[in-house]
Amino acid sequence: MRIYNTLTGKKDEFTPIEQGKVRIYVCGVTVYDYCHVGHARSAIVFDVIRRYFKHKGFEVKYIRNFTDIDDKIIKRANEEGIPWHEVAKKYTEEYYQDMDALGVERADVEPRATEYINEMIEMIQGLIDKGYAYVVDGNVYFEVEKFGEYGKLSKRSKDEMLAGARVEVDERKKNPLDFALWKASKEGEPSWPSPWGEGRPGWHIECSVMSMRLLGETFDIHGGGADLIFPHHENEIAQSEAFTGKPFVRYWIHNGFITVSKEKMSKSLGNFFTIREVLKRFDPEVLRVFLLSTHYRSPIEFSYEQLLDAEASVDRFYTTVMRVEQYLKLIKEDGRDTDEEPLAEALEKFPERFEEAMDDDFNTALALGHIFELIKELNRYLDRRPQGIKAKETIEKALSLIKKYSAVLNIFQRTPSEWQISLLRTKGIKLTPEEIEEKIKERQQARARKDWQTADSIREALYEQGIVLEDTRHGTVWRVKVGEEIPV
RNA sequence: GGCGGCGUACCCAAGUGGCUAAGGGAGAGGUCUGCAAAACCUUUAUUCGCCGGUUCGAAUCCGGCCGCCGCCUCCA
Repeated sequence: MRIYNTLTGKKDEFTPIEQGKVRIYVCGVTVYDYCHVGHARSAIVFDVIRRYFKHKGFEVKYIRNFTDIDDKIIKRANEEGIPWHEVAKKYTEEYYQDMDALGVERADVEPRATEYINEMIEMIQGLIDKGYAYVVDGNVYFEVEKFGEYGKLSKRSKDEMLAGARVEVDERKKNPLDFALWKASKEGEPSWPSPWGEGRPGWHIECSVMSMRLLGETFDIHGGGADLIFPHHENEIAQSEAFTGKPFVRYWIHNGFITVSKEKMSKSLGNFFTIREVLKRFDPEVLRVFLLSTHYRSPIEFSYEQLLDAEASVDRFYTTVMRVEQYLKLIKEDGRDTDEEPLAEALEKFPERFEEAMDDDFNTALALGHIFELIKELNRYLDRRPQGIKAKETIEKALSLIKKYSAVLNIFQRTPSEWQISLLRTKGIKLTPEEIEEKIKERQQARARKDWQTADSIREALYEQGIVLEDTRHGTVWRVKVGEEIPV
């Protein structure tokens, strides 16, 4: 496996610290508001990375934290007039609701910053003792000048950063680049006792403490959004390596941004779409496929048009499954065997191709392409109306193989009817499956007496409401029209 | 200003030295169908922002230019 490592700036062959095991820490969210699509991307990307390691037989220990104390949470609490921990609790629950919907699995351990205050204080004290940190008025700062390798992750020198001159001015710091390990609290702010007075931890220290406590002083993979490279992850490296004297993390993985009109989706620009807002109009699987259709390090331009394309491609899968289900009902096991050569060959090559794609820095877009190639091959085979026990087995094998590998991406795991029922909801179609079936029966009777006019008008009426009928050899099936907005 | 990235068909997107430049969406024609739909077939980039160079050979490497974006401040 080759993984692009931000630290080395290239794809590195992955070798775990301990054979067969991989330890991963991913920066989660600060729970002060609803998550947007950018958060969804990060969560889904690392969810897939974790699933793929498991698929490869690794024993995975996966940690994702919650930042549940910070300035933004305090601000939010003041705005809403509720205690800060209520804010954290509320948005943690909302986070789970969104992530569960998106099929993002819970991490093995999900530590919260406030559960590790004592450990953070210990580490900060350690840094002071070792001469890497200093106290000013109840604040503790990390002294960047003391850590020679500062800048090795974000590839910049201390001088360049100072030349940037956009660093905040804080008189108390010895150097503008120094960052807070501990912040003295103001009157009325949440605080914890410490050797330096009442206060709260700085942001960066929590990830160092929790990751090292849970995974060891050196672990395999640390991930997060590309915007965390500097200063967050740079600072984590500085304080962690200064403290232990050992390398902190072997592989740094960062995902790219979601953009809207080419600009980064962000809270401050106000150009964000929340996950739940998107899920009102699209099935979660559509969002997942959309996000996995682009390599995780590339930017993705977000738009409803693109989601409609993704929706059509997901529909292509479930339509094929529906077709297979219909077909298998009537296949003759004792019929003469049909040559299954092209499909059998595709089935043979598929696992290897899929893994080759994923082994190359988790190329989900290519892996997804291979899945669709196999779907095409399966459809081709069905077009030839194969018969016989062998044909049946080949078809079943194709489907189970697609499902098995799609599970790594956690897509394509439902039944066609589950997908259709979900579409009824996201498209705002008022009809129930029962009502549609009723119409189909009615139309069947008209068709039986060759009353094409009546049959066609029923079909058109349903089409107007977003339902497409398909007359197959094995009966009539319905689907929700996808890929375009339903005119309301 | 410093550092980093991107520019592949109508849209999205994979491909980073050499088989026919994946795959999805959209369009056109065809097969199938009572008609449709789905599926399949054909078709839509002799060409990969532009200009040079290296090479037997480049979308892929090097140089320059143009355009876009990100980080340098909280940020997935």
